[in-house]
Amino acid sequence: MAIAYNHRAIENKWKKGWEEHPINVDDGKKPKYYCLDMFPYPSGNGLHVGHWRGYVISDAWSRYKMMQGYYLIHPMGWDAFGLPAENYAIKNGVHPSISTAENIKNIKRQINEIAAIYDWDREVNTTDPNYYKWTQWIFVQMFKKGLAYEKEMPINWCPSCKTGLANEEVVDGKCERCHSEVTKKNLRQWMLKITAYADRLLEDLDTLDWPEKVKKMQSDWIGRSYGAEVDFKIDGRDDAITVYTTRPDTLYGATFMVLAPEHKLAAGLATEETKAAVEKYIYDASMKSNVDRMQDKEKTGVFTGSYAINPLNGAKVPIWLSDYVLADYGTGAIMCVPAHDDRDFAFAKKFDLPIIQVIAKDGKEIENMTEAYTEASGTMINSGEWNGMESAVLKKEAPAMIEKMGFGKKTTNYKLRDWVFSRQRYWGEPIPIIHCPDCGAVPVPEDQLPLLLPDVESYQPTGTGESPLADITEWVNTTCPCCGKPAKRETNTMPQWAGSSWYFLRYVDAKNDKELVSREKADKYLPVDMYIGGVEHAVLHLLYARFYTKFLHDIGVVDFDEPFQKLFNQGMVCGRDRETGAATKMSKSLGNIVSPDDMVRDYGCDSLRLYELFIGPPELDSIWDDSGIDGVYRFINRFYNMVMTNKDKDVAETKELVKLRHRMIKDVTTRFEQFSLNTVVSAFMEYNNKFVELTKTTGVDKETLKAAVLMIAPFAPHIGEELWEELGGEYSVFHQPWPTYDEEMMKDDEIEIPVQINGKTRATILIGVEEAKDAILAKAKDAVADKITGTIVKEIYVPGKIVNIVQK
RNA sequence: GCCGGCGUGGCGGAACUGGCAGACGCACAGGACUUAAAAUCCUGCGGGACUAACCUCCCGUACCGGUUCGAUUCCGGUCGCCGGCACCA
Repeated sequence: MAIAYNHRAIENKWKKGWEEHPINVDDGKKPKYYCLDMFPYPSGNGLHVGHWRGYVISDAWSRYKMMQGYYLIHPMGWDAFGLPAENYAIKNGVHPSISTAENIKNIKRQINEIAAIYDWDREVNTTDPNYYKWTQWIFVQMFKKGLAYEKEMPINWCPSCKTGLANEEVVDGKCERCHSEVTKKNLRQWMLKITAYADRLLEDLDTLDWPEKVKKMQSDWIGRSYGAEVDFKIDGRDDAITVYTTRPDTLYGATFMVLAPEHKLAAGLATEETKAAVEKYIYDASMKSNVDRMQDKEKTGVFTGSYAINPLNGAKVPIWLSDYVLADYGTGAIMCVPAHDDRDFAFAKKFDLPIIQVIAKDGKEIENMTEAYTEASGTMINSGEWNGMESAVLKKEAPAMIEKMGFGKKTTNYKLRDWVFSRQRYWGEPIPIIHCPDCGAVPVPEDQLPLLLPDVESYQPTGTGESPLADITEWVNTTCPCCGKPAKRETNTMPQWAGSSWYFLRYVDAKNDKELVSREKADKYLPVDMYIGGVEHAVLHLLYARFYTKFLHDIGVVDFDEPFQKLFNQGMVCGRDRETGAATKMSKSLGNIVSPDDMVRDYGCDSLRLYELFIGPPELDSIWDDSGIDGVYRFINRFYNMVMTNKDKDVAETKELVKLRHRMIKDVTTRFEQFSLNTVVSAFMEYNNKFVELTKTTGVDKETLKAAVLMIAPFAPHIGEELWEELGGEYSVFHQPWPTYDEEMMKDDEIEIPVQINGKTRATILIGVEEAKDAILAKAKDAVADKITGTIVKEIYVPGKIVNIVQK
């Protein structure tokens, strides 16, 4: 007889119950556990089932931690500055703060449907002046420490968004947001000296419990390499060109040199005869877009007409210009060893330059070289006094030797560049700087923060390199805080990353109007223990947040310098392309967005939560399929009925039931700890099937029912709380300790093991756990007697696992 | 091009440390209940051979090969897909 499960009634009951009697309370005694979700951008589209997934994972984990006795920091907030709100304003003339507030309201309603235990007292919003006051404050501190500086330079420019971009925001030469091709534009920019933290950002990765993939992406992005700078004198002149190389061991093999077209000496190296060609090459390179420059693998170049002297052997080498050399990496100039570098080889082949081998592969020179030999392994040849040395050894020692010889030095280089921090858009934090003709750039005094973002008539980006703020003369014109003379405000704004680089700190002291965060609360509640979000932020947000945290540590705001101890990247939930059926990102334009709202109405929050987890391994992408939710809905019904049918039966505990209970606890707990949440749900279903079978005969005892209810509670909180009450448990189920298991209690007296012949299972036998090997083998042979046709060569018994008889 | 990850039924996916491949679920098919439908419950469900049926046997974890008593799992090679980086000297 089925007892009706009414998800709506149960869920409403407990939503109200938890509101009236909050379950996550700081009693000052419990240790803290900080579980953080990457905060959402309050988009007008609301949440789809993909957003839910991450929030369900973090909530289940949080509730589990609560049952282990922790006080939870589990906050939520809004990353609300940014382009969509601004674009919406341009289109509809609605102030971004109004549309943002509306979106937040809607998404907050949707998030509440998840029944996650967010602490809304901690809510933050990056566009709230009380919040961005501190975003600006951090900038001022960086300015004071020389980490925020102005520079005019060619930067990545998105012609569609009409703003400058950070390197991290350029993907395949395109704008990360709108996918327009990025061009170069010479602009005065505010930069953050993230490179000053390159070593720490790289080395501290080792201390983090993060997916290896993300750590690798960050370390590749930072791209540290060791090598040497070597000075090559220009033939017939007094000055020299400094090159950077990671392979100083191959210095004798340098047969030419290449400078980036933007190198400051480039034009001056041209002779009478080459002048026209050199100038044309430099001009053409400046007109090439990043994309062209990256995609044209075919080498181009021009000979300057000048020569440099190899400091080691005095050889005269021609100096060329080519755009495969990057102006802003190393020194913008390289020595070329075509025998041992792929690019140099291609260049030498194309322009018919000499190739000299200096490393003997397998003891001899390579005949008719068709590609460069790039490994640093082999013996040095054609290398004067270095002949006979091992390349690998020399590679390490050469920088110091060169330094001693006085024509270069040991250096380290990074791919990481400083962070282009200013944006020429409206909807962001104004950069709190005043430009004074006498005093230069002066920060807005801290007691005048926040520097409010003024209202504008037109949000339209100007495209001139100035933000729309530049048109508000009464705002721009001010006085210098230093000397009191007329001065102008900085009109650029900060990138969206500014507010998200430190929000996790603010949550623990969200209403503090004196400090960014009180040191007392920071020490008590920080850092973040578990951070859950998508992998798309691997080198953007996560790198910036680490940089900010290290800086705030250095100025004494917090006492730790890594913000996120453990990181979990949940996979994306994809929709299907309506035509091809292929998995694609859910997007409005494709019309394949699945909204959680209808699902919650029809199946209930608990069912959707379980289904979000059951759909696949949490770290992998999955494809949403509506019909699958029926399975978990049926399971919840059966589980509910099973518990309700057994609860008053007073079924006596048997050895078998105890065994089953302990096994269930072990299965669920170990899978949960491994974050294998899809198989946790499978385990619930599997054990429930067993319980349903037992219900038809002997029934299930109360302890076992309790254990099952306790464990399901973090995943399906409403039904967990409801059934806990039905079982006579004290409020709340989340204040109960997580059930424990004992290996001793789950041991069998007899077990079934397979008997194989030549590795193929032919029978199974029942053996006693204490039974002797000989007896087992005899039993096994007996069981497969009719299949033993040859001579037995070997008998293998793996205790408690398997018997394998090898014949013939 | 370089660096990662992956490849298992019609589908999503399981398989702990090398030990009965396909748990759990979806879809599908058959049956029970019902005037009927829905819901629910029961049964079957990788491919093939043999069979009236059971039994039994063979093949099967992208492909080829190796190690092993035994390989989805380890090793070498090939193909395919996904992700990251992409002239960083």
